[in-house]
Amino acid sequence: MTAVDPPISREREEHWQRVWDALDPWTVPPGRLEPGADARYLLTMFPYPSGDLHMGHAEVFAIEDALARYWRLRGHRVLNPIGWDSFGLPAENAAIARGEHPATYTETNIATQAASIRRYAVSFDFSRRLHTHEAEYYRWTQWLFLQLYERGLAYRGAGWVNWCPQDATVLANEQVLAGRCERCGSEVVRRELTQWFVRITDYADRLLDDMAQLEGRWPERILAMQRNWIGRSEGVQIRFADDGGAHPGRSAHLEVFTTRPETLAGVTFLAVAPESATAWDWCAPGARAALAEYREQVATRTEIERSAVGQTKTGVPLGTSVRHPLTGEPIPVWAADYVLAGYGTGAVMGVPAGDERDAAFAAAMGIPQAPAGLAVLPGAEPDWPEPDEMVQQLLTAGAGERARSYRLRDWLVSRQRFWGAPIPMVHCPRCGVVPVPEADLPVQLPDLRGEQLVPEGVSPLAGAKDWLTVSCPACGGPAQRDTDTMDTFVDSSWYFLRYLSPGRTDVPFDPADARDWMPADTYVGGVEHANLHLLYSRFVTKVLRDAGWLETDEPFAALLNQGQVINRGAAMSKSLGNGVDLAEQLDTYGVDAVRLAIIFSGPPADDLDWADVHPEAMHRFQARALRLARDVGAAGASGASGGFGASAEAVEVRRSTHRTIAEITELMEMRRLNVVVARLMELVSVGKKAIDGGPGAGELAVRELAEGVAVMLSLFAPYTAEEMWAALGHEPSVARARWPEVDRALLVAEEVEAVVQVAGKVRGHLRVPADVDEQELRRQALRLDAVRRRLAGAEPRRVVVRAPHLVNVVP
RNA sequence: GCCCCCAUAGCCCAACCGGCAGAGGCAGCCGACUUAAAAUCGGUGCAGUCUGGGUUCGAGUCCCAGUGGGGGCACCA
Repeated sequence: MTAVDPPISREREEHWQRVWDALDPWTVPPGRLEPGADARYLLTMFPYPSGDLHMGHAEVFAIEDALARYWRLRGHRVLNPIGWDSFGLPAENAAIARGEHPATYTETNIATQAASIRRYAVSFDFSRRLHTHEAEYYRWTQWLFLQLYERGLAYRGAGWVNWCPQDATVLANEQVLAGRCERCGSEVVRRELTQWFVRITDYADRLLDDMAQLEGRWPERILAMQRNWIGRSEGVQIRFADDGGAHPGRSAHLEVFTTRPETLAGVTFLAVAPESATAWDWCAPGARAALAEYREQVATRTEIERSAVGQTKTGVPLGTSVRHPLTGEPIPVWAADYVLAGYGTGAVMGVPAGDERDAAFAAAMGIPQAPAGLAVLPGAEPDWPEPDEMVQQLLTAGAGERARSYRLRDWLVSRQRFWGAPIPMVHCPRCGVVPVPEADLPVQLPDLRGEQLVPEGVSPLAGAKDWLTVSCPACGGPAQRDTDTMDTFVDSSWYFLRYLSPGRTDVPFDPADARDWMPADTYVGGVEHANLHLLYSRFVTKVLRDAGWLETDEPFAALLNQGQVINRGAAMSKSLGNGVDLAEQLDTYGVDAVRLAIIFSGPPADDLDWADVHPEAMHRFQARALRLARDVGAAGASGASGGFGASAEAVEVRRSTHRTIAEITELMEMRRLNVVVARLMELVSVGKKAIDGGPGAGELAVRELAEGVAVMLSLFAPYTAEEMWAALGHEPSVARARWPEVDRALLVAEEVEAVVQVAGKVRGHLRVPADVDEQELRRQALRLDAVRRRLAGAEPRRVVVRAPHLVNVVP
């Protein structure tokens, strides 16, 4: 164990934390923005309070803090708030295991994380912090639910839902990954339940089309993921008329959705989802027993089994038929479990000649592969008509119209667990479902703990008898509260708005505050929420806009996804034993070394393998930077009297400084943080050489360099930067300094090196004035021996001149 | 099956609008300091850019095809 002391000791870190606490440079007081303020809203995905901060947090916070500090130094008014996404299952499960209230676990962890964030020196505005588990917050989450309800966007629906047996609750589609619960990995089963849904599908087109605004400002892959998730397809809805006699209760038509209307001539059967009401309606009395049995058989299969591609197709005939809309031919109707109840109309036209799945089903059921008269060659598609022609025919025949279908489903928001915001609804035997009046919010959670929280298929809230019983807001009679709580993704779908108006008890947020700050300029966070939090937040923003609360369509103008932190090629996990503990790293190397190493290891969006992160290497850099500042500080500001030295060396130092400032500014705008650190390393080396063998530490140009380093380094290594700033004789804090100005005159070199190529290959170099004209450069290039030798007296066919950098002679 | 992203030195990564392939770091090697080692300091090499075509005076960069890797969606009609 050769623990090396970090350049910044624990004691010095604590010293600076006290200084920052006292100076409070990061708080933006609530209320109107001062006129003329150039506002920037930097948002970071708020943490879930599980234990202490981990490596993932270390990365996001290092990235987001660099941006926050950069913007502040550039003179922006920066809102950079922090809070906790503090409802959720881990706290509830811990509470059951320990016989406690979930708030105990939650609040302990929040305190731990807040202390770690302070040590990690993230420049958050803590004055606006929020916690989604507190009644003063979830009151407004409930308000949001009522807004959705009033606008007809929240509804109670019966249907087959995803149920996680491990977590004992239903899940939204977005929370099911390959048939498993995204949280615990259990295999999800289907249950038929009545639940609260939110009509996100009403916004499918806007969610899709508004992505045009995000193009180029959000990572392309997130946009692609959302596009896939929404899954819009353009097609036609076709009506097939009933072919039988009178069927009581059955509609006269069976509708299907297809993206390939041109294949209509190849239809040999229609198939409907077995569990749908349509299947029952279209089932002949004699086939009902078979359908009922088939339905039971289907219900026993898990999601994973059912959704597997390429399995043997099953189904039962329903004993009824429809007529082909153009030919009038009879077509039998089947129930088949490869047809999904929730997509399109829950019914498809079976075209074995045009669709592999239909072909497999037809083969399994002994249905003809093609109608009589349709020529089908093996291995080739029939000669279908033009899709548009077919659509015209259908429109003319009144048998169909253009339609869109979506993969996106409504958002299931009920959860049968305790640690969430209660759904603010009352069930009255006389009035039915009645919303809790806004004035009665919040509907507070009852005080349950320990075993009272053990899930038994219904929410633990159902066991809180006193809490449960309430008088109906409409008729005053005895009624019961809704016992479910909301999906925690509802909590996080609007928290970025609450930050804007902290402490307000009359509104969730002030629309005037939202005008000041929304949309967030940059949102920093992980990719894992692409189809969850990010989609829900976009949706809620649009709803609140429609309701008059917001003026923006989109909540996050730009999105910066940091990569995952992995170790030796694999995700850090207990079972692999490759976890790296953040607190240990901080103790061993110091905060700045860890932050620098993380930033330096690669582009923010790339996955970060801890095997490639070298905090110890940053010590050398930090030590050099500190020495630079101390040498300059000790030498005093001799230049204060005489200005910058006129020596060529001093001018070169200034050129380096200003070139670097210009370059780093540009790199910061492009979020190329890793390259910024590399440039700072170079500049420190220039400074060191200037002190050791150049104009010396007393030269004002060297001081200028050292001060520039201190300010720019503060984005990544705030402690080291403060030490430098102090050594240079400044009052704290460097956080209050200004971003260094670039002297453009110093960017223009007097002389540059021009490359001379012959046939595209470098054959010589020339030192020329930076403003050399093309003719002169061409003349000099052609005089070079290396060029004349290769031309061998012949006239060049062509000479390309790009003054002052390049000449290419083509023989 | 459909869609998106990526590929530069042993490793992590640079290379502005197409213009000398190399800034920074890790590891390696050599040297200084040391009784010795660690730490520290100084120095140093290494690839022609995944493959094959194309455009161009000139391609890591643009275009086409492919390979490899990562990711999303998927019995979605």
